[in-house]
Amino acid sequence: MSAERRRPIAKKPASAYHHGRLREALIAAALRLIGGGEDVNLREAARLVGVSPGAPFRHFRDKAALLAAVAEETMRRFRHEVVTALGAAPSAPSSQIHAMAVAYLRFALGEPAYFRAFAQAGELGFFDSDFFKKENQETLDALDGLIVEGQQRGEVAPGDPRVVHLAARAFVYGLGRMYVEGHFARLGLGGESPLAVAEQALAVFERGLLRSEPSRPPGTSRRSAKDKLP
Amino acid sequence: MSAERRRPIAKKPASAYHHGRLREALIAAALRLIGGGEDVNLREAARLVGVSPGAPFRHFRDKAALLAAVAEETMRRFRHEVVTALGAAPSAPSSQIHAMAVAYLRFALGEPAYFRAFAQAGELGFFDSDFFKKENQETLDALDGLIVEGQQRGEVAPGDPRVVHLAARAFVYGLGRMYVEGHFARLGLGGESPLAVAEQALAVFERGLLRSEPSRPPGTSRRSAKDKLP
DNA sequence: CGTGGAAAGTAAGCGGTGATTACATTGGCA
DNA sequence: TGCCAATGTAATCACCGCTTACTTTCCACG
Repeated sequence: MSAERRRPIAKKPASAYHHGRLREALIAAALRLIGGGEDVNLREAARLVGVSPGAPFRHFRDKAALLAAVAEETMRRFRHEVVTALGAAPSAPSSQIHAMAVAYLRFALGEPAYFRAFAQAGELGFFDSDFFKKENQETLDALDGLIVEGQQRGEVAPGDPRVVHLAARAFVYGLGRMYVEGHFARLGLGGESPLAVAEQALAVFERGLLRSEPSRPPGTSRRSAKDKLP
Repeated sequence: MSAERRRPIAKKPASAYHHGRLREALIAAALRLIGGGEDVNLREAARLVGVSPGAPFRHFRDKAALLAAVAEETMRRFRHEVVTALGAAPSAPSSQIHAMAVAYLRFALGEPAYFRAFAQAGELGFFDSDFFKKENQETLDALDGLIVEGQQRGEVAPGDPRVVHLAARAFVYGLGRMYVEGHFARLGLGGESPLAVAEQALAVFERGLLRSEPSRPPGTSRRSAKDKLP
């Protein structure tokens, strides 16, 4: 039996019976549902695609698998945005970290459906899946490297790099979640551009995280300013 | 007969038929379920209390109402901890804000069940309920006041107080969520005391948020031009 | 060709869950 | 004492995740 049936990816429904690209259609439908604020509903997704309630199980072992697939797609988009942003930013660690944070916020606030999908799949075991580890490890490793290099240059707050890493991710993650949960509006910040607000908040955080100007006079910094910078 | 048989909070089951304090028992059961990591299950909660599946609906209109009640209880505990911490801390705005953040983190990391309940109820409309607004407004107002006063004293980062408020809450919220979602362990920080790690991360954030030494000369902040807001 | 086998979808149904409704039991109070 | 409101039960519905058995379609291979 041929394990590799190698069926060309049909662009349209292959027939009235066989959908032809049900898997992708289900992912898209799930994403629409997530974007609508509701939690994903397998039967409803099937309904949106015009297929029977049992059909999704031909492509996904269970609901979690569909959510994981959505999260994979989300992850790919996220990584693409991060990589693009890093390539366009100056190479100094502080600039790279800033660009990474902005890319994260742009992603979370610009496409809440994706961010929600991300968070939602994370509440299941997705973060422990092989795909996630492989796909995300490079980004996280890059952040780790930037933190360490930034610390050596005096651009980044000192301390355990893992803790600095944790602090940075907690901040952008919390900001994204607060946005999708409606806290921006609750704080009276609904009228303004969410991304602009988030970047201002990021600036508040960065004033401690990033120290790109070593011209600060000695004695004004609580911690030993070994600031030697270009 | 029992003078305390009147409808308020009975200390024991009033009879085999009437539970007597079913409402409180259901809240406790829901909290236990949340603490166990699972999401709340009305029938299971009823089962734990030893009552029929329909009984909870005598006390809660729907599942969301039970979660809201759990969140109310959580909120009361949270406020108590915050108030206590504020009373024990120095009166300087930076110290008060720090104490508030530590109390938040102690609450989120010390009793994950409560924090999860809080976040879970927040994903429904609980944050827009009258109780929440009334109960939480004072805490939020206190934080706003501390931020403004701290800014006047030069202890707190400048900028729109609402944005500073947002940044502070996003940080501790993100940290709490990352903890209950297992990211501490994923970052290799599982072995250490979570609260100690969180406080170190908080220090990273505070180095920008809190400026106990306002003697920094003008012009050293690379974003000084953007700090103009109402 | 044309045919067999696998992929992909359908139909039917199970168990669990939130929610509603009608009924039963209890205890306080006029 | 007898009424009545509060409280709990029983039965039931609709929906959802998931499984199983069956049907339809497509494709590789002789």
